[in-house]
Amino acid sequence: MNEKAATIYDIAKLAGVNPSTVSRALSNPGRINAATEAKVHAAAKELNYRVNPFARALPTGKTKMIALMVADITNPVFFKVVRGAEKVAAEHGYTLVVAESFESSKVEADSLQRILPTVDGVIFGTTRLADAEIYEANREKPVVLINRLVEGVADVVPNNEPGIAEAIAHLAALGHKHIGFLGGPTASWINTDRWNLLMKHAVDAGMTVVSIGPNLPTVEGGRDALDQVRASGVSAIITYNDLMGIGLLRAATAAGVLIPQQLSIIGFDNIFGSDFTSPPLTTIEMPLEVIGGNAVLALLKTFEATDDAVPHGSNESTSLLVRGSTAEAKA
Amino acid sequence: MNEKAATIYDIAKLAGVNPSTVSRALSNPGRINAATEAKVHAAAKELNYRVNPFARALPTGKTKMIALMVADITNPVFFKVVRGAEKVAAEHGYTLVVAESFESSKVEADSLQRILPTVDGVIFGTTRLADAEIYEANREKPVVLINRLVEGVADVVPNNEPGIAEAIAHLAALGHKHIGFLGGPTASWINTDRWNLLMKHAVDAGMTVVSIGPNLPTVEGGRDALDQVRASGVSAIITYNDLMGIGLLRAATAAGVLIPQQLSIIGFDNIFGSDFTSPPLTTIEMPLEVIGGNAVLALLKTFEATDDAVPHGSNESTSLLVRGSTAEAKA
DNA sequence: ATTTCTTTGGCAACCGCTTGCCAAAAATGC
DNA sequence: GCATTTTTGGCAAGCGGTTGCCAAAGAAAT
Repeated sequence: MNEKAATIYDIAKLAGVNPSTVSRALSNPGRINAATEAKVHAAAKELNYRVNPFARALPTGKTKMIALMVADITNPVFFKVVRGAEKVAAEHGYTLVVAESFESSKVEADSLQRILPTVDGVIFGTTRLADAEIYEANREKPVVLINRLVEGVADVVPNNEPGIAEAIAHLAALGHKHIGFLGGPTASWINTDRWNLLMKHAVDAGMTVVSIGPNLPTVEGGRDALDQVRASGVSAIITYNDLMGIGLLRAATAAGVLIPQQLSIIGFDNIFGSDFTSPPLTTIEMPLEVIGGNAVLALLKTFEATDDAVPHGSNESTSLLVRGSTAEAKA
Repeated sequence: MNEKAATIYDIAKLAGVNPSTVSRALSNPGRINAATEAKVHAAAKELNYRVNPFARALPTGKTKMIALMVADITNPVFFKVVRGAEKVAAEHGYTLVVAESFESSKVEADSLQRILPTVDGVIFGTTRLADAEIYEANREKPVVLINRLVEGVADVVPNNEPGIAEAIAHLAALGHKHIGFLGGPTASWINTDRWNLLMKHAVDAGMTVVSIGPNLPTVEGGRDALDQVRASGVSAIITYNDLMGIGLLRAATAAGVLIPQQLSIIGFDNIFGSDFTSPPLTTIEMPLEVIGGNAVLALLKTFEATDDAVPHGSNESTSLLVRGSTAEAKA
């Protein structure tokens, strides 16, 4: 291994021009004579030349890399985001670096410090960082937040409303009158958003709605909520996310509660595996991949922005995906 | 944003020493006087200094970055690998860059070209590349292969045997006499390994065993195999991976075949969601996270290796995870 | 044909850090 | 107390690009 790579000096020699000409031919098309440019390109091809990104990054300060921080890469909610981001980044010639914070703000802060100097900007998929820390990072390199709002920092947040409206309409059509929301992390902006929207639409539809929890946004959190859900007397429940929905569904089935005959369940996100359950989970689908891609797009936009305007809320729409965990309310 | 970062020159000025002294104090502890070193560190801290990895990478050629290529990042098999790799990489001060090939060798080759110059080495999680291409890449930068063998290239491959032995013993204990293996990609080394091992142990246990497929290593691939599986007359089947196992299980249930009463199913990998099914899938667990971590370790080892010896087969062990999809063979 | 404007490509400085080489200073030996 | 060895830190040359500046050459204008 380790064949030393060709440099622009090698090309220059081969093509019989100055290294600066090579540089321009390669990274500034049109700046020099077309014939010379072609000659340089030919030499570059012959030498199998590839720019050294670091050498380029030094004077320009641009690394063509973007960081994406997530709390837990094994959380199925994130990997679609990662994929969307990776795809768009690659399309634009950027390399995506994903860092995992393992749900720890300490680890996250450390990773951030390590990675920040190497990238042109960072996307926080889910962050445990305080507003101040995010704000601080944003002073150094452009930042885009997913599902979170911090003053003066760009963000992309999906529009939960269409999906929730559909879900309520679906439930109303099935005759449900009293429903519940199984909440996730109270500090989460999106949890609050979902709950507020749910309340509004449920009330508009003439239903009563109660908030249950909050519980951990995991399968366990959903499982542990079963007793509360049963106690509440609701005939249908919308969970903060699919993980909780799945946990609740499985716990209910194990306890002999028939799903969906005795209890309708709607999750959120349409994660991988949410259709593996029996019955498959009805869920409000989030365009996770699009969100990831749009976060990259938002970041790219800030790169070329001359002013300090930050892009906000790309409003990706959500929609209801009806599967098997919802049915008519029992009389 | 964009506060210009402090450089070693700033530190040098503040500490009243030469930049080279700063450099040594920071990256070559012990090389200079302890008192001076402390002074430099203090100045660095005061200026909130962070090395510019690119500037460092230029003269040294070391970037402290590792690439991990996977075919499909949303495949649950991979993200545990990614996590394991990320974790170990971070522990050793390395940054992990994950690139997705979207199952295309063209995309993969392009990504590789783009990323290769920026990293110290690359791990191929799953690769569509030909042996020759891998060998070529390995000449340029150290390469570690997961679940694949290429002459002269380092690899980490798990030991499928313990898990398979357990699975066969389990099935034998349940009275199964005639079992099947639902195969995945025939070109895959691990598919062949699993099948060979399965054959050996089944025969040793006095069973007959047939290979069914090969099918796509997906939920759909498993689903589509139902007819073949039923036609084969086996009472138990081991699938190439969990995805296929899940697809088969769901298709069977939908077709009125009782699982596990009429057909026992064992998957491979223990992916996220493999316990969401009814019944939850019995599976042969792969230490995916460990494998990812070991791949990084293997790579780090080649970094410091003076000779050209390449580490091989770390032999992470597998084991059977009995859940609900296996039962006594029907009489 | 002369002047002016473009185009083209070379020169050299610089990006921030590392490191071989060397000399001054300090430590050690006799 | 002097010679020798070891420590310590400065100098300067890169690493591989980019880019402002400038001069030569060609094109356009008068």
